Amino acid sequence: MEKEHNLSKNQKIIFDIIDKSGEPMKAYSILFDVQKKGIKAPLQVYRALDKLVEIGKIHKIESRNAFIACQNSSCQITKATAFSICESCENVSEISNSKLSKYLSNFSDDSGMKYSKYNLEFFGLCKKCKSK
Amino acid sequence: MEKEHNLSKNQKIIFDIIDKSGEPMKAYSILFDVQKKGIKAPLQVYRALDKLVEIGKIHKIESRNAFIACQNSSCQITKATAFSICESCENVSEISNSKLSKYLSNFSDDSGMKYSKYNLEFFGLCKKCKSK
DNA sequence: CTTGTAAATGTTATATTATTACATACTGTT
DNA sequence: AACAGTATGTAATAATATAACATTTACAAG
Repeated sequence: MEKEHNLSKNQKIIFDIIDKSGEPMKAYSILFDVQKKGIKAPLQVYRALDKLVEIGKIHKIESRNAFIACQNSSCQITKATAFSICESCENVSEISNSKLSKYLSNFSDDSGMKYSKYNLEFFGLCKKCKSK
Repeated sequence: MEKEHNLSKNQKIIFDIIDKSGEPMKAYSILFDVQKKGIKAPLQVYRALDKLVEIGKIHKIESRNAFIACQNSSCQITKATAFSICESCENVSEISNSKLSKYLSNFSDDSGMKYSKYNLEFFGLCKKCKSK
């Protein structure tokens, strides 16, 4: 069984918007969209985003300062994220490739670091943009 | 032979500061440090940073909005970067592991994406912080 | 049911990170 | 000398994120 997270009001509103959009959203664009629902300040958005990231419902695309809903059904892998990003159309999708995640989760070297988390971003051209 | 990049005045000043520090530096902290050398405005810093990233002399640590000098002697791998980040002391170092870079450079999946670049950040605890 | 505590909210102000727009100067070629 | 490309200088502003403080809600323990 996976843990059920009961989202609070703001968290629900903000998750729904990101989830419906299906693409990475920036904090202030979210803010703009939720103002009609009474969320007026950046901090309200950032607090919800922080929590949603923490529980794995969304991920931050670091190179874009944007947030996308987790596309791995059960979102157990907050600690192991990989994305592919098209540098032309900016389409982003989450990579779920068990070999890749196994490889990276088991990665270790002689540095003495104890790794507990990783984030990987691949860049390139998507199918559509390649053929243009 | 690798290509020699002749850095301009500002690029040299800013690269030297980052290189000497040996750790990730933030843009505005660089700005503060170089003001005695006549670089007064954020844009002057960002322009040099952009160029230095482009030619691979420095890398951006995306999750930290900070810049670190390339630690791979010849800096041929602007397009394949991996870092280890200690979440306790914030020490960052560049990972140069040929198996890892081979594995990731050759990665492909059935999405139709043509990958040309990646950036990987590992998080955890370094040797020192582990034993505290 | 009330008391305590953690989590969530609301609000204002401010800090931090990054870019736009425009004018000028330098560098190396033809 | 003329040109093209790169770099610089300066001011203003945009975009992203957090600090500080007051209040409220959720919910478990007594």
